[in-house]
Amino acid sequence: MSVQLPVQTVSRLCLIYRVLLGMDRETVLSSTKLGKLVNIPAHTIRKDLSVAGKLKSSNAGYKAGELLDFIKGLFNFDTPLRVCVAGIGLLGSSFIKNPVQEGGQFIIVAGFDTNINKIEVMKSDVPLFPAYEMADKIREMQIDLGIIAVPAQAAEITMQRMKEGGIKGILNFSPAILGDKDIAVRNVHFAEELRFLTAMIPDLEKGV
Amino acid sequence: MSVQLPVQTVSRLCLIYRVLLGMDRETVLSSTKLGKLVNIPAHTIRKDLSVAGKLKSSNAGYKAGELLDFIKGLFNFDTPLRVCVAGIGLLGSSFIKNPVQEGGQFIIVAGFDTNINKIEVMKSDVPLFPAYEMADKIREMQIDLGIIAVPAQAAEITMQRMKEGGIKGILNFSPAILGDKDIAVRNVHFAEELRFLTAMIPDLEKGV
DNA sequence: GTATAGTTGTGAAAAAAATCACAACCGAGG
DNA sequence: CCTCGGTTGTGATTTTTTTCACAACTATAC
Repeated sequence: MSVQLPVQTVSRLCLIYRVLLGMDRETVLSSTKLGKLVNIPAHTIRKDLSVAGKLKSSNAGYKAGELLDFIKGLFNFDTPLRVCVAGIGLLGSSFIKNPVQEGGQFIIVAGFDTNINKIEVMKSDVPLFPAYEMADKIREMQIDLGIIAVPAQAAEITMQRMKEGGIKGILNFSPAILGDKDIAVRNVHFAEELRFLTAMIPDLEKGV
Repeated sequence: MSVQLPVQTVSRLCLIYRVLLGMDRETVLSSTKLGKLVNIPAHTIRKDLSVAGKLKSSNAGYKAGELLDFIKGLFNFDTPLRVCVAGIGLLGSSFIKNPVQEGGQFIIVAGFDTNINKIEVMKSDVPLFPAYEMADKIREMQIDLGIIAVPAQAAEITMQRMKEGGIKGILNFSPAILGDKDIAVRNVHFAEELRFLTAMIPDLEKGV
């Protein structure tokens, strides 16, 4: 943690963490085998682990469990985080209905929406609140992360409310592009993923 | 197109494209103003446009419409692409029900699912087919891109079927990690986005 | 015990990307 | 026509990231 890791390295370690989660702890993996699972060259994996300060282990492959624990410790993935969702539309409610498992790392503890009707009608295990209570509830419930799933025009104010409540990070699914110097923000946009994909295809002679 | 642009540049240009889409064509933007909209330093934007081979324009800002057309031409964003969705679950059906607009660049033309019942019951403007017809239909309908929204264990076979049908790119929302040397594949995983976000937050003293 | 096949960890080299710095340009105002 | 504030485009520089190459190590088999 203390040493600031390259962004790409962090991203790759997260990917590795994911495959390790769904794997028997006793499995032994060489950097080559692991590389094939995650589509990363073996030497890149070794380098990443090296700069991340990996413990001096045996020179005969990584045990899945140990590697998992190493990454877990590196990023404090063992302490569960409270997450809230702003915007109870199609996408937002999917997070509430199908909460991410991931070993209990993330716990959805609240939902918000400006539409009071929606809040009252929708049945959910997760408590739902009107949007104007957002900052208070976030502070009160000590929520760490926010998922924004509101329309573009409401994105900015939603972020402000979350910041006001003292949130630490935001995952933004709205079409608006958010950013902030104080907290970590990540924008995800489906159509843009498609577009990026398209742009990366080398010889696409577009039909239709 | 012909010159292979840096990946990051492509990604940034897509982001810029997105904000330009939702903007009056006549608006004039300096690199500084544009930079603020997308959270990218002004000199990076200028450099990106430079390496992308931007036309020699006036030295007094970019006109939104012209810049849009430039990027559009660069990546052939003007020719619409046919897209199919595999897996008609919560996420998959959301793509079918709320098709991405984006200036008609992407047209959802088919959905697939192994569950024949689901196909028959669900009402949709987009034709739905059983999964085993995937390769044939993709070829027949000249589908360019595929969205995978199936469970992890079905992801690999789905990709194979899509490849068999001659698809050019895949956006994978399943928890499996896909990759291929022949076609472009992009993996998107919500929990991992959250995890990455967490890992990037510098001083998160995790509570709970 | 010694060879063997396979593996890691990492300094050094190479490649890629971001940043800087500035000449050249534009348009408006007098 | 000249100046001034603001802007672009890009070569040069710096920083970051990836890739390479190999010494050192492990486990196993004979």
